[in-house]
Amino acid sequence: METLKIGQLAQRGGVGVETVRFYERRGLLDEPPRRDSGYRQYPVDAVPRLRFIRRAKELGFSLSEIKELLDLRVDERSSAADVRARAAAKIDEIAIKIADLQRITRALTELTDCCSGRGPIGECPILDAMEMNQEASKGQASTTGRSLQ
Amino acid sequence: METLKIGQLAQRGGVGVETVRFYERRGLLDEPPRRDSGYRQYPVDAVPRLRFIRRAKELGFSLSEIKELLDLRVDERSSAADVRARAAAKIDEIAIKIADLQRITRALTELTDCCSGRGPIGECPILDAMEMNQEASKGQASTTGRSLQ
DNA sequence: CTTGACTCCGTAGTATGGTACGGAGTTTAT
DNA sequence: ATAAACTCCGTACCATACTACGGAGTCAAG
Repeated sequence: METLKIGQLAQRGGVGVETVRFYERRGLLDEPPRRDSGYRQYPVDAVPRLRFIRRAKELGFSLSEIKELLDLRVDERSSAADVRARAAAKIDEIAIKIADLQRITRALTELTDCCSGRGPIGECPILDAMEMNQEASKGQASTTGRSLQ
Repeated sequence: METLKIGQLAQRGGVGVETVRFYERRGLLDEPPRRDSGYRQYPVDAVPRLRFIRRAKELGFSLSEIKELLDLRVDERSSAADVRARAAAKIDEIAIKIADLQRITRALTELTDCCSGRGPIGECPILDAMEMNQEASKGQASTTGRSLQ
């Protein structure tokens, strides 16, 4: 079997048929060739693309961010230098995500240690184990931007 | 200054005032004491809690997952063993997130290398650098669960 | 050659996570 | 003591990302 019908693609990608059509409308999946009947005929490498979309979503990327990731390629509209720069920016962003996830893991580990009898008894909340006290507030927080009393 | 008004909390937490009230309704922030006027009076440690919520969201956790993380504590409803088990489950889940983010980073790195002149010219898409070809489809993919032709 | 499962398309509805509005009352700087 | 800026609350609206529906056509197994 060389091509897939939409239901087969959806199943292999772990999403619903409607979701595949939705991703196509949003430009995340290319419009595939059609049979005479109008049925979509997907190449098998649509499967890893679909899986990538699903997983990236679970990792906190929006569909438009995922589209940016998938569109990272050299073509008439983007030079190699441009692609390198955009990829480097994504790499930095992901490094920060990983660091924060590791901080949460550390906090959870401290939490389990403290709840194992070692350490102080009582609340043991995850926030005590994390240091969320740095980071100046970025951007204007209030919706209107007025000053604060 | 010992307590914060809602606008001050919102600004330090990097969110809007309406968002703070929204998180309160959803149980992510405790209802604070009020002045006689009805104004909310937040303790300063509401700030790290709010920042944690914001960042966890950016890391792909839903508000209900974040609530679960924040609720990890020993009290009358959950034993230490229960908390340990739930924390361990979260740690595992996060480890997988980190691994997948690292795979994306590797793919992006390969992409930049390939676009730097070394490596083949042409498409260089991120998917070529990732191996999204494992992972059996989990759960029923089609919305109705019918079989596939 | 029927029949059940699949696909087509457009449109409408849902869940999540906010964001805005409006009219009233409060606070605080001047 | 006035006025700007804040806060109150309920309700309504918004964007994102699906998810469902319905009626018609297609496919493939028996």
